[in-house]
Parts: sequence; C-alpha cells; structure tokens
Amino acid sequence: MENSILGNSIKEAHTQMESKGGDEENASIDINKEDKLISAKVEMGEVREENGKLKLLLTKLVKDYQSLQMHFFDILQQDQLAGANINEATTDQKDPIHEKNEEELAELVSLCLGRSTFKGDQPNKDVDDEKKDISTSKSDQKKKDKNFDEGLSLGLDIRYEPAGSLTTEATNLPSPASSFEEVKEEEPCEIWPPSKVLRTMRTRDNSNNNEVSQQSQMKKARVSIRARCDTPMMIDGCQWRKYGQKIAKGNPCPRAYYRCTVSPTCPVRKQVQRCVEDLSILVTTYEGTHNHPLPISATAMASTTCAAASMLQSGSSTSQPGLDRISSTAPISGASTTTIASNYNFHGLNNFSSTHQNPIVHPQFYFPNSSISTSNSHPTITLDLTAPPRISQNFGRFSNPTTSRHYPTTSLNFSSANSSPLQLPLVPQSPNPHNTTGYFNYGTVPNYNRNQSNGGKQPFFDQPNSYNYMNDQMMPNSQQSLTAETLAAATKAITANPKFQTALAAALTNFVGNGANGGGGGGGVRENQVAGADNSALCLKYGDSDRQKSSYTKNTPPYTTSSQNGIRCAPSYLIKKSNSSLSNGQQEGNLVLFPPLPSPASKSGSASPTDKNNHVLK
DNA sequence: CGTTTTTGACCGGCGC
DNA sequence: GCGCCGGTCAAAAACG
Repeated sequence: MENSILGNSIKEAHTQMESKGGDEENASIDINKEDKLISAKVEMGEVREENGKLKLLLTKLVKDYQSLQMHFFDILQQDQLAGANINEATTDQKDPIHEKNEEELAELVSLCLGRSTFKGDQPNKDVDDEKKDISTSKSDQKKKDKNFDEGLSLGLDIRYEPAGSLTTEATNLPSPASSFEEVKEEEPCEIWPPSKVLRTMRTRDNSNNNEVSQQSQMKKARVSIRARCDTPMMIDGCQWRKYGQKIAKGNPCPRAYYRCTVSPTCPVRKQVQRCVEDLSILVTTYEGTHNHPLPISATAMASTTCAAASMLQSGSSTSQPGLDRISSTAPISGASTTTIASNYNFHGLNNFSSTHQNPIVHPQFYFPNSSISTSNSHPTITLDLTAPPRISQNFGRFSNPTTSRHYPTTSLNFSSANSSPLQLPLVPQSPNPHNTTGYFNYGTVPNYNRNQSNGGKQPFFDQPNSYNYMNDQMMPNSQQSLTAETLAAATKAITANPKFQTALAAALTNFVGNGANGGGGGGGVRENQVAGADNSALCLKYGDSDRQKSSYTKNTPPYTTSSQNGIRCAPSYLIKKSNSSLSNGQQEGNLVLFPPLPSPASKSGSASPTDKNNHVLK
C-alpha cells in the first residue's frame, strides 16, 4: 500500500521531469523534483526496512509460540501418561466421550481467566525463564498442574509469599474425600479495611497481626461485575450467606451483603445490587480473598475477579509490561484514573480448566477497551458484561453508590464487539446442553428448565412483587443465543488471531513459569487446592440434563438452582462444560462461555445466597 | 429444630 | 461537632 503510493509519486515525478525537462527556468524545479524523488526513495527504503523488521518480529513470535507449545504439550503428555497410570490403579472408568473428544482437542480453545499466582513485581517471565521452568522436575510439574486444577482463589491482592509454600501445601493436599473440608492453613493476605480488620480480630482467632498490617496497606480493592441477570444473584460457585441489606443512596434497589460461608473464617464479602438505570443488570461486587480451597465451580468467577483485581493492582501499584500503554485520562470523582489504550494482557491468570491431560493451551484473556483507576483508597474495578465497548469507557454511567461515592471505577468490557480479540458477535442460538465442542458461548442464554431447576416451584419472576424484565426490549432475540456455526467460526477466528497467539505465548509463560517459582507470590496456587479436583467436572450450565441427573453429595457450592428464589444466573462468560461423570477423573477441555440472562430482578434484591439443593463436586 | 433471611440498630468514615 | 452514608451486627422471623 505505502509502497504503491510511493511508486506513484515517483512515476509522477518522472513524468513531470520529462515534460518539463528542457526548460532552463524549470531547472530549479527539476532539482526539487529530484529531491522529492530521492526522498521518496529513501522513504521507500525505510518502509521496506520496517516491513522487514516487522516480518522478523512476527516470525520470531510465531517461532516462540510454536516452541512453547511444543514444550507445553510434551509436559502435558508426560502428565497424561503418569495420570493414566494413576487412574488405572484407582478406577477403570473411562469416559468414551472423553476419548472421542480428546481427538478434537486440538481444535478446541480454552480460555483461562486468571490464576491467582500474582507475582507482584514479576508478572511476566520471559521465554528463557519459562523454558527453565519447563525443565523443572516432573514432580514439581505435577504439583503445579494439580494446583492449576484444584481450584482458584478469589484474589484481590498481590501476595508475596516465600517460595516453598507451594511445595509445602502441595504435599499436604487433602484427599478427594475431603475435597471441601476446611483446610487449616494460615490466612492469606487480605484486603481488609481497618475497621473490618479490628472486627475480624475480635471475632476470629486465626488472624495474624502481621497479616493485618499487610492488609491495612492493601486497602479495599474490589471487583465489580456488571452482568445482565434475571436472577437474584449470579452463580459463582461459592456459598454465600446474606448478612445485611441496605438501600443505598442513588439507587432504589436494595443492596444485599453476603459473606462467603464455604469456610467459616472466609473473609470474602460480596454485594449484589441492581443497576438503577437498567434493572436487568446485576452488579456484583467482590471484596477479599478466599482463605480456603475453592470448588471448581467457583473458579470461573474467582479467577475472573482475580484477574481483574490483578489488573487493578498492577495498574495502581506496580509497573508491569502489560501496562505500558496506559495513558492518563480525565479524573473521576477527584481521583486520577488511567485508561488502557489497548488490550491489557493479564499476567498470572488462573487456569481453572483442570485439563492438564489434554493438550489445551491457555491463552490469557484480554479486556478490551478497559480502563483502570489508580490513585484512590478504595479502588474498584468493574467488569462490564453488558455494554458495548464504547459505553464501557463512560465511567459516569455507573450508579452503584459503592463505586460512585468515593471511588472511580474501572470498566472492563466483555460484551460483544467485532473489533476486539476474543469478542464474539451475538447471534441467536439455543445452547446445546450436550455441547462438547469448545465454543465461546458468549452471549448465549442458558436454556433454563424452570420446573427442574426450581424444584417445581413458581419461578421468582412469576411471583407477585417480582420484577419481570422478560420482554423483547430487554431480551432481544439476537442476544438470546448463538449458533453453533457462528461459535465455531468465531473460535477459529480467535485462534487465528495473531493477538491471540501472542497472548497464548504470554499465557504459557505464566502458566509454566508460575509454579516453578515455588509459589513465590503465588498465594492463589497455594490455597487453591481442591483435592480431587482432578476428577471434578465443571458444569454451571442450566438445563444441563447431565448435571441435573448427577447425584452430588452435600456441601457443594451452589451451582445448581435455588430452591427458594428460583433460578440463578451463572457467571456469564466462563462456564466449562463437561458431560463427563463427576467422578471418573477424565476431563474435557471444552469451555463454554455463557452470557447472563437479561432480566428480572429479584423481588427485593435479596437473594438466596445458598442453595438448598447443594451438590458436591466429587 | 437447625439454618437462613430479614431488618432495625449500631458503628465508623467522611464531608461540611 | 454534626449529619450522612456505607457496612455490619444480631435478634426475630421465616423456612425446610
């Protein structure tokens, strides 16, 4: 393109020189033309040189990617062999569907939304480091993989833990039978406001002064997720208990306060509130870090918030390569904010897909058109799953008093946009409960079976006094589902995207490198040890007959429907689909991305935090 | 009867 | 210092 333009200008110069060549008065003009010609040639040379450099760079990137991929697959295969031996010793069950799907895995894509392996000032390891890490002992690698598989932490902080904690924890993995038994481990560093710290110290024995001091420094970092959801509360896999409800200023919808009840000492809180401007939007704000193993079903949301928090922390307190292109923007609410001019490449993303047996790579996730706040004492990062990217940069449109009162918000947009990598167009389709391919079900609406999921009760949105947003305006057909074809095409497009590949390479860097770091700073790895997660499957999909037929034991995170308040909304974008039995240890690498349902608010904004029909992944 | 939700009271931070 | 506001507590109520 540029070359052709330059060529035309050269030809033009030649033509002009020929037509005016004999005139002495035009001699000076000819000289000028000649200068132009020379400069154009020089410019052409520069462009060619630049093109050459870019080609070299591209070649290098592709080469690095392929090299890393080969290393990664080798490790996976080694693990697969080892795992197969173990499986043979423990169980003879083998899911034929998995066998079949393993052949297709090369075509599948798994999105990882964050591993809680923050490294603080060392977010990204270079390729050399990664290769070193790859060459670490096989046992270490197994530990790493196990940690990857066994759950994630909702990390809102950057933890600096001594190397070796991972090893210690990894050797003390609870047995599968005690998957969700509380693991007595030291409290991780948590972001906790002073008042909460004091209160926590009063009521909880295992608080630590040093940790408190650390927590005090890490002030309330929050991750707020906006999603269209017709249920009182998004299903994030954790157990929550409501402990309060308030009518916050500026929003007539009550704000519900929940605390995590998976572990009695878990400090994680969350707030759930409808958006006043669009009641179909549910704003869920997470705060704190789980101090217990997370069920697999909770890892999607946890890793998402973890990644977002990582981004937030990175943008506000540390300098990272990924934030090179942050640029200042107009301050919000008196606090300075920054906007990421391009896609932010998260580091330390969690791999929750428990698929180390499968040759699936885990690219990092991009939050397109995102922005990040920096200097405020109560930073909130908002992951916007509802709005187009252009809207996401409109900070002022958030009405959540939590974020609007004192603090600017960071808005990350997950919704559809053709221009952004890993964003898919919304197309009608009905989700297939038996979907076994690696679709990004982005913008899909789960096919709820009210009768089954709600225990035959009247759905909450059919109840008196409940909102009903199930109308065409709120829920256009175009957003109801995705076609399988479109999704497949989108998946291909994504995987073919050079940015995706670059992200993949970076993800591999983290994926392989984090564990070998001995868990240094990788608190998420240390604490995300859901024993037996290796044989757990994740299926948050409503209407999934497999899930409903499955028999789960108690103490399970409530990823099933609520018996009290009706169906709930799953994390809209990351739902790993597996049709395997929940106990055979075989994993699909398939990942299904669900959209939130547009719609109805709860009758009062208070959700049923825990599921009466709790099931356990075992 | 145990667990969960509801809801008014209370506390602390912040702005004026 | 006062009032507003967000957040939490805890007794009562509701639920299964």
